[in-house]
Amino acid sequence: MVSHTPDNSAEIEIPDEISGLRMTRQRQEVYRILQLERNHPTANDVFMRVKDRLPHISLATVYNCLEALVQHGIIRQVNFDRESSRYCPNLNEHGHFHDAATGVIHDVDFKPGINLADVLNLPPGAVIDDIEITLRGKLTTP
Amino acid sequence: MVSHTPDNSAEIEIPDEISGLRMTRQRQEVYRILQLERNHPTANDVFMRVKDRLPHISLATVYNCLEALVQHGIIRQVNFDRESSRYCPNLNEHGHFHDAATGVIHDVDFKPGINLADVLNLPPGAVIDDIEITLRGKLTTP
DNA sequence: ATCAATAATTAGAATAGTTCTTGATATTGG
DNA sequence: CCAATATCAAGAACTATTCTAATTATTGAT
Repeated sequence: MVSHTPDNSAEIEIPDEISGLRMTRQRQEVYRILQLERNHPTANDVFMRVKDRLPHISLATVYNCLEALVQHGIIRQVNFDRESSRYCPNLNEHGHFHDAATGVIHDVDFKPGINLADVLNLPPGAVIDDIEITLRGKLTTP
Repeated sequence: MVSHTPDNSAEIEIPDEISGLRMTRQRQEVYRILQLERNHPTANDVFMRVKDRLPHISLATVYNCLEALVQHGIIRQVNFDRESSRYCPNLNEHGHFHDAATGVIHDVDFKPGINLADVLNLPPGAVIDDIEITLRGKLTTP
């Protein structure tokens, strides 16, 4: 059924402004790709995908848009080692599991009621602004 | 007192081989810097420091040595965002706290008896090979 | 609506960290 | 001692990203 419905996913509505950021056409399209493409694309992935709708967009603009979106807390930038940055519209605090076999990156949520200070020996007086958890491993499907 | 004692810290003994890796002169010196310089230096930091004892060493060799040491599990490579890689001789499983004010990176140990699966909703069948935890924040000294 | 001021976009050049290439040098095992 | 192998050095090459400068779009005031 689902596979027979025409792809109107492109018709996601994006407002003219999100948390103080003017959503220009380019920013809208970049953001929309991220909403559709949930597999943590790189700037270049987004670039190639967004060209379908904005053939004249430049890679620099994609970088600019992504940075603006990150800056305004609309998306998150995710780094694995020194690979290309990836981008993610999931704003819930979460980590990432990197499946070595497939390269697929899965979001990993925290269990409710977990406090980092319960788990880690933080330096005294440390105030945490940002947490980044990356797991690497294999997904054994038993 | 300490400041008056001559710096014989350079006399750390490093064996000819560590976990199957032949410890050449260059690798020894690179490794020794990491043991002394516990502040997570970059390849370039190591390069500048190691030149005191090996004036002819090249940056490429420092990279080669660091890679060999990482590959053999003798040191760890640590990445923050897309900054230069940093290197760390602490092999205990640990995370890093990045003090935004000073730029200093502190090792953060896990509290004993903590199981990641208790804290995170891992994808079913996930087998973890490697964990990376990076915290960013400020160190308020009360 | 018009126009100036500001912001965004584009294309390509520049940058920085790292890796690669090639030839020289050192080390090991036979 | 010699051949095979590993390591090192110097600089070129590579890649992701940022910067620059010129163009285009948008906004707000008149």
